[in-house]
Amino acid sequence: MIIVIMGPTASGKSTFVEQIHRYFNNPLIVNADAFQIYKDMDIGTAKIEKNDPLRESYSLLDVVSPNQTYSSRDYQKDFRNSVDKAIKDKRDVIVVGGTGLYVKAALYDYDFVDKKEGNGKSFDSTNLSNEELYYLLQKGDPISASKIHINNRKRVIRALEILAETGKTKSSIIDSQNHKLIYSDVYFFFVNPNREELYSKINERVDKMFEKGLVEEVKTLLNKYCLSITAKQAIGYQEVIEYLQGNSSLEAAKEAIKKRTRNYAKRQITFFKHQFEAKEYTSFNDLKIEIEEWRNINDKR
RNA sequence: GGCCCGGUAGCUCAGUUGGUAGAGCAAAGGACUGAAAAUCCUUGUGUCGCCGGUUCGAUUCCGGCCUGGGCCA
Repeated sequence: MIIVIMGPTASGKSTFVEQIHRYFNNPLIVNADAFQIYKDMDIGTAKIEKNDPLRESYSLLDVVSPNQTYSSRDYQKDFRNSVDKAIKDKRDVIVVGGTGLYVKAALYDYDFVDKKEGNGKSFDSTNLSNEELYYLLQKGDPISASKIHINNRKRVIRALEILAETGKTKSSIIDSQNHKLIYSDVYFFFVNPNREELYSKINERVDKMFEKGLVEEVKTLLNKYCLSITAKQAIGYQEVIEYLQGNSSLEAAKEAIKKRTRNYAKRQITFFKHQFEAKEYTSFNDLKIEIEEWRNINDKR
């Protein structure tokens, strides 16, 4: 059985998992957070403490070094390796994390076609304007073009890359999928808390991160690594780097982190709400009660 | 007490040579298949500080008042 716990940052997912993991059979807890993947990024990603006994049950924490890039494709592979083994061992799986795309790519039949399968050509987008890129996409993959906004440069480029690397259109690759779960016995739960409460929790949590030594963590991180393009996007790290470089005050950095985290939480909520058929709860307490009832019923059988 | 500059959307500010206003940020909603803590889209009526005057019509001009800041006494 795979249960997936979804909710925006700072909604209390980790605490919740701590409370319910014992209702399951020696569960493997699988991290689904794109930034807890990185080593040495602990405070800013709100990773479970190193000395927490539950940490042993976790997988997909600290799998890459911050100077490496990581993507949904990598996550899909790592997730499936880890989960397939747990299933073989007859363990339950609890997936927790805020990165909706990672969860989707891992659980559904998303197909990331490898470069090698095509002609392996790469696509060079430098010096091309959004309009020029979009024009190319309209020629090469009109269906994808109709779904991607001209200003969404990243997406337009990716669709063009797929075309160049694989010789297939992004739309045809998506069409060839069933859009079904590749695992059975999967249960999705989504907690969508009161917005104001969530936002004040976020603000509190950011202050706590600084108390715990976020600035120190970033300093050692910078000494140790040259952050990869993916790792350096992390909320909290970017802003502290700005502060350390003297481009902003500590207070401004804090406020920027709070703001960006709130913006992020909102995007997470729309993703979870629309991309999964998950049962929605307003609090983890409600969900906990439901899971307790559900587990009792199963145990009696 | 005198002089000067402000008071416009939750915040920072544009603007209207008099015909009741608009950006950025915030906020809300949405998209999402190899950067996803990323990227992108949509949504702006607010006694234009208050009270009078001039005017067909004032947020815009005039007078007074309140209020923030600065300078001079």
